[in-house]
Amino acid sequence: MAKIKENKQASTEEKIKEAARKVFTQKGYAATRTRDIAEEAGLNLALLNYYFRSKEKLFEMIMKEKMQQLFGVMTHLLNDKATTLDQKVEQIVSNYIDMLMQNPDLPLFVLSEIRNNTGMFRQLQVGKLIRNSHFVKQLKERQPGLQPLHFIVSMLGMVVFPFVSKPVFQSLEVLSEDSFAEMMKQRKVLVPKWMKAMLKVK
Amino acid sequence: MAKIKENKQASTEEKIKEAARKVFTQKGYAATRTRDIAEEAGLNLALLNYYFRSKEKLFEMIMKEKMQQLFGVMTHLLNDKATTLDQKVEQIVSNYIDMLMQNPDLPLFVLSEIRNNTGMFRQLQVGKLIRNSHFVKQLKERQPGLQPLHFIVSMLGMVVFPFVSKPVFQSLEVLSEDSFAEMMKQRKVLVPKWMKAMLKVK
DNA sequence: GTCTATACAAAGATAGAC
DNA sequence: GTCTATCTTTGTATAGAC
Repeated sequence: MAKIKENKQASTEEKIKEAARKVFTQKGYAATRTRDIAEEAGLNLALLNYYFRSKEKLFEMIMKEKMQQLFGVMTHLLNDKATTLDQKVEQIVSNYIDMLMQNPDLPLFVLSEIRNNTGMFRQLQVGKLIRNSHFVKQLKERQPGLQPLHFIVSMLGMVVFPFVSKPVFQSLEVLSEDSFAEMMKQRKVLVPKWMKAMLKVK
Repeated sequence: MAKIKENKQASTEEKIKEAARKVFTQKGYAATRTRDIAEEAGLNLALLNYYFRSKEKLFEMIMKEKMQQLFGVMTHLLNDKATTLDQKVEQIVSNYIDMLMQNPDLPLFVLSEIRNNTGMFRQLQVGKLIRNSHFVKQLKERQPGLQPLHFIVSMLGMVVFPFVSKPVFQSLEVLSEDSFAEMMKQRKVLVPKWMKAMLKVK
């Protein structure tokens, strides 16, 4: 599915979007100035309002993209009838870590922005999708005593929390950039093993 | 250590600080307007600058308080020579959950603000404190093959991530306020068990 | 110490030339 | 489509009366 027009240099519109992605995810909506975005794009401030009506409209567009990115990783895996529970966990963990290594600011960005604007998620039907998923069904079979949400939150926490807390551990000087990458690589193997062990508890 | 003056109504200075705590932790520095704080305190805007020199100074004061609160929970427990590793985990998990139930916005607040201002943590000597702790020593003895940081990040993730991701799960309509409280109560018991099981893996 | 009114600065949006 | 210059709004800080 290649683009029809594939210019060497991105279009102005795309330059703005790319700059907006970077600045918004790094600093958050409120701390971002439209001037930052224009500068990052190497363009004039007026062009932002020419292509997108306002800061808010531009933000909403980026936000939708980012939420899609964050949930898209797992939604189709959840309903794969062909895989076992353990295989699903392996795939979700591995895919998430790969994606987040490419987008380390993504989780904190989405989590912070949702705080002030809870309505933003309503449109996505992810909630129903999770509740009715094959994954949740398999979970209930394996461990009837455990609330599926406990397991899901734990699994995602194992994967996402390192990215969210990275700045803290780095400034505490207990973690370098390299050792973080190494750690996340190890987690691809460790987390699924841990989750298996957890399901046997009690 | 009771205060000498304990007036029925808080002093103006304390009213401002209390309002600032609330608004800053809910919305973050950039999204907070000094007018919000004044209004929340039921006071005039000019008083903020009378008692604290600027928005930034007021923020720094609150931020120091909040970081103290976040780390204070565990620092003394880490070096308790009288407790076993398992007991330390139980205590840290339990204390953290209790404290965070009272301050649910705290983690996301600190994590977001640190992102833009990494230097803020340098002053705290928490890094060294962790590395040299009795807790880490016990961890290394129990499971020489496992990086202590893996364990610490996992443990904190199990406890903190639910608070950070709560707004998401709530807007996905898979979690109510009541069931969240119930879930965290269960986690006081579950997380230590899980951590024990994880230490046996591999 | 507390308030009202206002100055000043920063940031978003737009007009109009090219 | 892109730019410079400018208007407008919003938010922080201060002056000065009480």
